[in-house]
Amino acid sequence: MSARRPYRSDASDARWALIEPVFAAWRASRTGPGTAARVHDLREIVNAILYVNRTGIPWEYLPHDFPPHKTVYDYYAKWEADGTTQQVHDLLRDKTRRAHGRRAEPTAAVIDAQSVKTSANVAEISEGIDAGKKIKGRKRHLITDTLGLVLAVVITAANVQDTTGGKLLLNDVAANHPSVSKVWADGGYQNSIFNHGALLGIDLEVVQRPRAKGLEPLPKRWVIERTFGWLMQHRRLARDYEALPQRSRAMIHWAMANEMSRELTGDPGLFPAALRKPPGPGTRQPSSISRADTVLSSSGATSGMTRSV
DNA sequence: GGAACCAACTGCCTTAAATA
DNA sequence: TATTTAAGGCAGTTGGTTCC
Repeated sequence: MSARRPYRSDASDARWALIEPVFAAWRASRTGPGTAARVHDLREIVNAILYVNRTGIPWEYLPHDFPPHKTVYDYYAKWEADGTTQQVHDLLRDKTRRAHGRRAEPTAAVIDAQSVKTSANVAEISEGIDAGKKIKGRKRHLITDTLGLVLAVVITAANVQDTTGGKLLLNDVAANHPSVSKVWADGGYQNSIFNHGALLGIDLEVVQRPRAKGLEPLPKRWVIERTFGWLMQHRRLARDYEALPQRSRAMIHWAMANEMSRELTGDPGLFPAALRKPPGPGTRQPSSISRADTVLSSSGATSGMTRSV
């Protein structure tokens, strides 16, 4: 650990110990003849990425006691491109599942999408307008396990239909999580995705809204709405500032890795005490999903968070 | 209303230093 | 000498703001 005063976003010793082997292996794979000595500790690079991810600051505004923002961004891009970020995320997801008495590989999942506004620096070719929400930006297509942990992410322009993004997600899940045979979705998905799922051996089921009046989480699907809530608590994800969609995806992986590592080490984070417990009165939840943005069983619910239903 | 300017992010290029 | 890392500079893009 560095001599600087710690930030709230820093990885504790216990959290760093969880992911350090991945970075040690990454470093080992790049040492050899002609390798120059590294100046910066990789843990400090990780801490800087977590700081940006959690606080939402521009790279250029990174505090001076971190490595230079150019260098941090260089690692951020490098780790995204070579799959290191995903490797860290997947490792922590497996550990979190096991810690909750699950097998590493899930058998059921939940699918949904969320539209977010983009920043000025995002090229028009990678953004669009969500016709339903009248939002110019990007859409995050997510598929999670039944704990709300992310299995796959696809980033598209906001004008891409949920069904189109959903098919890409199913392809990803079929390739990387072949044990998944059941996926719950909302009524917004078109028939073609159900046929696509059937071809991949995945049974898609629409979760019906209960008849009860008032605010009530939808069965099965509240877990993915809670995941969107966790993501929105990371300020870098409250709006999409990344020029490249794959960098946007990496930010989601870092946000989830941050929370999962906290969960595994008992460091207070956004995860509720009981991951499987649906949100209800008295349940501590991120503000972003405790408002009317939550999936509602009542009709006519609006969404300031522009969740896509 | 339109031009000029500014802010933010990222990619690309370059240079210097370190190492086997 | 070749390779890798660190880091600086600059250009491109987009949206916002200011000024005329």
